[in-house]
Amino acid sequence: MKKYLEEIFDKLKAKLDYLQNEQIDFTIPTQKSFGDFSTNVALKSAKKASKNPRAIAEEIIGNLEYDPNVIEKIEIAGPGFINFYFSSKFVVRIIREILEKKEEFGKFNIFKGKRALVEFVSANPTGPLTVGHGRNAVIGDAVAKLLERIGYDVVREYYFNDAGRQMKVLGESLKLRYLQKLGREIDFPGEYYQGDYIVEIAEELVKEYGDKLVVESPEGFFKEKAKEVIFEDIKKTLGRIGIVFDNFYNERSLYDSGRIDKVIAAFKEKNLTYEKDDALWLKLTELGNEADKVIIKSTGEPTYRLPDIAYHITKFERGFDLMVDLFGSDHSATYPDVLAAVKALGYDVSKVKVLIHQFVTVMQGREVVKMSTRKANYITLDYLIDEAGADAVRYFFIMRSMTSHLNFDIELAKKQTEENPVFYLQYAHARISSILRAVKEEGLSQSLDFIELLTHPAELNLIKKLHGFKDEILLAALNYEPHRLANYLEELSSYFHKFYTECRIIGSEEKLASARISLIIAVKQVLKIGLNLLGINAPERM
RNA sequence: GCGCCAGUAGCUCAACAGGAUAGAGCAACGGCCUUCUAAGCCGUAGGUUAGAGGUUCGAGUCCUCUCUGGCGUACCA
Repeated sequence: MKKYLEEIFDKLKAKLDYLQNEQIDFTIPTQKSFGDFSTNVALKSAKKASKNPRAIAEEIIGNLEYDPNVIEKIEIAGPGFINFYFSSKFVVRIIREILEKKEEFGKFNIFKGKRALVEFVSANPTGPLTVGHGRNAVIGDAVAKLLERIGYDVVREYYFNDAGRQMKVLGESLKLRYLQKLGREIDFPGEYYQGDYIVEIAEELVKEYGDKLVVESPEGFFKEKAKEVIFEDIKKTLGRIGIVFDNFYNERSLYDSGRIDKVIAAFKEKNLTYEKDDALWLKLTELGNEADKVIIKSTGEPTYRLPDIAYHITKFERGFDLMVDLFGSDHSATYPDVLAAVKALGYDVSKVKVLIHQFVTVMQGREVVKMSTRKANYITLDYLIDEAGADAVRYFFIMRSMTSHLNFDIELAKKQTEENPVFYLQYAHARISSILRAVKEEGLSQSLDFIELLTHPAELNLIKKLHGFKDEILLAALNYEPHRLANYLEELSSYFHKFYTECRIIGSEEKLASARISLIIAVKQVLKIGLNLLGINAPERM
């Protein structure tokens, strides 16, 4: 529908010069009495044409060439909106398109041949993934899927650091727990990792090796062992919600390959560094940022900024056309430094898109649960999946815009297995499947020959909603807003459920029934594509 | 102090590059199952979009200020 309007307005632009450079938007009005589509172009160009908006609207309509079989009625309303009413005969054609394209419906080639890297989760392997990581993981994966849908070849990457101080403490924590399990008296410092998972790893070690490991160093064997076990655990958790990474990028490889040194050399060559207090500083103020920052400490160790910069450069070197970083809001202050530095080294940072999602506040009833991996005070993603199920967890994190804070009530999560809106969507899909089974038993079949018989308001509303799918995919993908798709699917389901209560298939006249079967197959197809893009199952039965 | 994100119904959140009477779900109340799945549908109630100014034909959306919350502001990652 929208495409048709764009076409006829393109032709119109040649006739009316004040429309020449005007961006013409078509929106779906909030009220049905304002038509199927509406444009405010007459209001917008009123000044330029120095006429009143309603007069412009009339002139536009007078000059507009359109097929009356497609557009039934055009009205001027309010201060100068132009409202378009489409004929049901035209609207209904979308069903044919969906049935022909099947899974390909709502797929775009816009970025065909382009490569995108989506970096997300990137939690260091110091403990199990928490609810906060869950939001990151689910949004990141959905963004990746949407980018694939508009043509990108996407690589999902997980960046981690197993060389920092956190990891050192982890190794020491594990060794102490190990000694403790052997019956030694130990003092377990409060700043060490308190989590039970470390005790469990220690138990395994005692079982497997007895006391042979007492000679091993915390930074060697114990750290490696902890990392290995925890990473397996993280991958397993991600797998439960359908997330598989193409690549795990180890920060340490940046040192081994000499990239860190190369970056330092490059900065020095451009005279972007200076030494102060035995540390090496990067002149970020010269690059337009707030303050200079240390990149190599007086101890000789780099700060996290340096490897981050080197890492981003590898993304460029690997030839990606789009690089998406997804961080929690705690990283909001660090990326401007990294981007400024990367830019200074000559890279086009407009290819980097940094997405910041707000935190998940976990509530235990009315109490806020403060989360800390080290203090072992956290709700794990696994626990959430156990309680609510993978589909509900994914949907819960996707359905809200990432710029909003998210309150997650653990007590509610259990109830939500019954009340979660994800079931509303899945139910629509399962219901259609069920109808199709019943239809088969009745010997009824699908046909596109009579779709013009679909004129019931419930049918037309549903069909018009199908028209919006492609736009929704584009909008969700280009703006990195998977929650839009979730909202769309809820609306589509709602229209389907209404159709279900008002229009029957079995028992209807045969031609009408065949048209309605085509309609629900189309709806099922769109639901399935949409749910899959969100990483949610589309069940045949519930 | 400064920077980023937010504040919308009792609760959790939507609202497409500013559009017409701000929408869902949950919770509350009242209806609808001899007929394709009641995890559904229909109805009632619920709002000065934190507050105050401003920009314009038109503001939840843009600008300024104030208030409240989250996250930062390290030679921690």
